Amino acid sequence: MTNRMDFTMRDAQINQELKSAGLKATAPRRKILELFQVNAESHWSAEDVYKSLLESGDDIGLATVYRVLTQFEQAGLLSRHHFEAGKSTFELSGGGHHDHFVCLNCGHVEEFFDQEIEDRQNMLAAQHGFKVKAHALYLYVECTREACPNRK
Amino acid sequence: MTNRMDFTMRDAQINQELKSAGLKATAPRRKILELFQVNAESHWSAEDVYKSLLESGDDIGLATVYRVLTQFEQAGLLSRHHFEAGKSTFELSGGGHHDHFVCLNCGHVEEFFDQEIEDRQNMLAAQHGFKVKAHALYLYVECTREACPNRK
DNA sequence: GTGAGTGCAAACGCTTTGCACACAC
DNA sequence: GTGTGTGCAAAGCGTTTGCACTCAC
Repeated sequence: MTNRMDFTMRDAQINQELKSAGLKATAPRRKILELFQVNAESHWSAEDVYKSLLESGDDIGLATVYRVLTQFEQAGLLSRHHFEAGKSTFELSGGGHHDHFVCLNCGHVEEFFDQEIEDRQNMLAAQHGFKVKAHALYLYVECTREACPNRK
Repeated sequence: MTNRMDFTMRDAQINQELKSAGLKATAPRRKILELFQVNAESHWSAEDVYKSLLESGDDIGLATVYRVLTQFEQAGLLSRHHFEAGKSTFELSGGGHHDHFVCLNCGHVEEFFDQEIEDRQNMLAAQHGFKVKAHALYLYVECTREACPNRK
């Protein structure tokens, strides 16, 4: 009963978040948003999301995943990244702006933020007569996680 | 005669550069390398290179352009960038490391370098136990060039 | 009920690859 | 001559789109 209660409450809350974002509360949208919320800090590609939902027994089309991810990005719920060429990766955009370390060997992503780099970027842009509208900073490293195939 | 002489000398020099890079000196490679050298500071996609060579009357296949660009990148002659999703852009890698301003409206690319940002990146990576193997920093701006469709 | 959302399959843009031919060394 | 390089067409991959059906409101 507690479980059922919990589920209902989370479900209702997610519905509310979708509506606040100006989106109709449909099953695919609810499932995808929940996936990102349950696995906070995670970075998923469209394919990752699709496979994960399939494994959960949810019957969602890949095209819908792409559509929903794009909508979520436009609604500000998710941010899109391009860690690897030719592939988008998404993360919950709740935690404010940050940059990323990306492991060249296993793809592991770690976040960081440095105000000094941010300030310096804006300062340099101003020097060139620009205003920074967006920016991407990826530091490619070799990580030291247990799971990393190139662990030192 | 002077022109012919100039051409021959440049041609010979480019041949030499190709061989130094460990590549056989073939016509497509010569033409592509020359294109980048003549238009230094330029950023080209594979398609750009292909079209430019076609317009010059050179008969080169698109597949060859892709192959040669990749070889040049591996040989260190060119660097590859991903300013836009799903598309590679190349530039002569002669001028040492630098970062880029990219105009969101017209795609214009401008280069910059800041030692302080470089140092800070390495310092932050070290703090996290990483060593930076490569990095990408793109500052997306709205430029003020004559040609820019969104010029202010 | 009505318009927005969905699944499927086909199309898309960029890039890579298989193959027969051509050329650099 | 030999093996690498090339052009062409076909295939690959991530992503988008057209269409008929379905669902949220």
